[in-house]
Amino acid sequence: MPTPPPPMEPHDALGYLVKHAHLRLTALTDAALAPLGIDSKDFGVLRVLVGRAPMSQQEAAAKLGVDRTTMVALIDAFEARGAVTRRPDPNDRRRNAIELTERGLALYRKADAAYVAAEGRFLAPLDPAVATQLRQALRTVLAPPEGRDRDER
Amino acid sequence: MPTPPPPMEPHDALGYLVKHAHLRLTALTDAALAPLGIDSKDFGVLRVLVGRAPMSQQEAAAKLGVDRTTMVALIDAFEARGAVTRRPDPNDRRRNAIELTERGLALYRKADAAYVAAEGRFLAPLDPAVATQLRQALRTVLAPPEGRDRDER
DNA sequence: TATTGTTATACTCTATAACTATA
DNA sequence: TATAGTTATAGAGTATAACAATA
Repeated sequence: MPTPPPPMEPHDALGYLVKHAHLRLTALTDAALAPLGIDSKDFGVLRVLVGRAPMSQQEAAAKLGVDRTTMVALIDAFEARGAVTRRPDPNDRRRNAIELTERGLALYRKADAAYVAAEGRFLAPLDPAVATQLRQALRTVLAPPEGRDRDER
Repeated sequence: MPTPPPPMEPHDALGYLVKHAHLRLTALTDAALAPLGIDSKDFGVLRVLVGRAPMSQQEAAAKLGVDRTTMVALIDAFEARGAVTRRPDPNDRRRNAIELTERGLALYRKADAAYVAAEGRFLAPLDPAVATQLRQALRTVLAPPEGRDRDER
């Protein structure tokens, strides 16, 4: 007669831990960014654009891992508030060259401060060294397998 | 004149790391469980029920962090394949007492093996000690704040 | 009056398909 | 013929609202 398995706490599953870490962190950063009129997804867009030469919407979408059709509305919102400019790329007029404005850069700076503070609250229960290890472990797990091409998906 | 910020890799953001860790892990575990006819969300249900006394759908839903209306379809599927029984709780006939069958337990055992193997592939790039630290760090971050009630949300 | 399970509905998010303009 | 951006549509997933049975 096989021994019945002991009760498994759902919280033991790595999937549960990672999922709820994501939910918690998103809730924290969304709340921190809300006063600026953006959420954590929008912040990702700013992050991709800041300090870089103008790029096409599709390039930005690839860096974010979203579809190009999803990118349209994201840029729409930033363009409407004067944080991003869209203009046809002179070298290939099918493309939009999107670029952060001064206003967009100022928004990024405020957003970054709010985002970093929210990250800090999320990581507060951990020793700083452990927090660093956590970040590094996630980077390692997500890094492209060694010995193969580094192509983006 | 303020120094322009350097380009930020989106991959530096903790939110990016956690989100994509979740996506990667879910893809791995879903693929590993697919031959059994379940996905990682279904596996969570099995995990909650295994080795425990019969509980109401609402209790199970609370443990999983999903709505009670979402629970209905999850249990429907398991009941249809004879993995879970639903019967009115004699003490409170508003409730369904849901319980794993022998068949459900056998399914859980196979699913657990597949799930653990998928977790292992996810964590493969890490030293075993680092993998343990990662799990522990996530537990710590998600643990209820000390000195307060441990109520579920 | 409140609670459990259920159903129907709505909402969010994102991708797919189709169109346009360029190449 | 292929590609970038756009729009409309559809799908997955999950929550909210309303209802029946029970407490």
